[in-house]
Amino acid sequence: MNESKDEHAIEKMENAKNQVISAISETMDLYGVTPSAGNLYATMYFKDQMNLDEMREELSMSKPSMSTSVRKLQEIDMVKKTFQRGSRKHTYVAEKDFFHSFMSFYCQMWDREVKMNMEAIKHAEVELVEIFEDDTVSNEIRDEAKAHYEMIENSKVYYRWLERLTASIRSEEIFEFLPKNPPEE
Amino acid sequence: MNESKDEHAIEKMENAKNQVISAISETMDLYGVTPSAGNLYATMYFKDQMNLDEMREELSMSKPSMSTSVRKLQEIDMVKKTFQRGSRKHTYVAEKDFFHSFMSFYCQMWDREVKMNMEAIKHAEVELVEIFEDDTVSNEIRDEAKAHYEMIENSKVYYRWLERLTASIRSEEIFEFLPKNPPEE
DNA sequence: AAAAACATTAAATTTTTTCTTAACATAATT
DNA sequence: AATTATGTTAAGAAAAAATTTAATGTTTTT
Repeated sequence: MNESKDEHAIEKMENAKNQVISAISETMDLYGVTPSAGNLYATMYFKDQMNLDEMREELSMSKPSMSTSVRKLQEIDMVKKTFQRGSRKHTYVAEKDFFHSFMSFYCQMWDREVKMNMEAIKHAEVELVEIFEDDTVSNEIRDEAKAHYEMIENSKVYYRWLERLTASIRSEEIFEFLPKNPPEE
Repeated sequence: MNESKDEHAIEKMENAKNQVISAISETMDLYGVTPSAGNLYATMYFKDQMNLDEMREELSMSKPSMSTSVRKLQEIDMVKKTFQRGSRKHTYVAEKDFFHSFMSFYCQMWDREVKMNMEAIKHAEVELVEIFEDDTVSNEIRDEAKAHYEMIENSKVYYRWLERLTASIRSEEIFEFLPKNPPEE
């Protein structure tokens, strides 16, 4: 057959893939991963599965690097280990559904944000109340404590909202409001 | 008056503030800022305004550090410059409405993600179509090109959704679906 | 217009992070 | 059970990022 045509087509296809790989890779900083982990994910996106040696080969990096990158990607649910019988190498697949990645990444992060801040606010509020309810403390200090109390109390509105946002993403309720495929005009 | 009581109250208030400052600071990595910028924001959150020298003093860091941190925070709209007449020092205020910070940060980021990836996909698709519509190319290669085309074409569903999510946050439409204050049970 | 007050840029240093090589641990095959 | 293939941890090297000091630029005041 026409091998030279094929070679040309392969090169062109590589080029096309590389454009997408670069774009994914460059925007993966949003997900808090290193450029090399971003690059690895984007590379895996075009394969059905890869093992550590193939990754090392493809990105020309060391195996421990691949091992740590792939672990990081597993933590944010963007890569899954697949049990592949026959070979004793571990194989991994990239999550190809971006909705899934979006959900698991942001839910995880926002949960942490809510939990951490709500906890701190709860403790701080106890102390602030004690100050502004204490008659022996000067009015100036008491007013300041009161002002701080009100500010952090008010911020709870945001954290509670973020909590509900997370829940509606997890339950996929959000797609009722904002469907994956928008209705026709 | 009772100064010793006041001293104690001040210390207690500092302690309360510090808990909240630490929590904000620790979760600010989500916003892609360095720990010191996170710390600066959290500190400013409890003040109505600060100038560079006050920041330097408070965090015991150099002025150029404060200058770069504050610039980074301005970029993501979490700090605003205020024109303060009388003093020739520039003064800055922290955005205290977390909804506002959420909106401007994520909209900015998601816009970038959508734009970058949609652009790359558009270009890649042109090349992939050329391959799989070319009869002189072997079926194996053409099928692969077709498969890749379909995968990236399908990912556009996600990017368009993300675009609509961003728009509904900007327009505040999202609060119709998910009110800031939830309705009573 | 000169001097002073401030902010920013540049260069150099320190710290942190990432990456690699080498050693180790684990599990599978013979 | 010994050997081999594979993955991970540890330690050291390289690269990147953050921070500081020093220099420069810019604006305001006198």
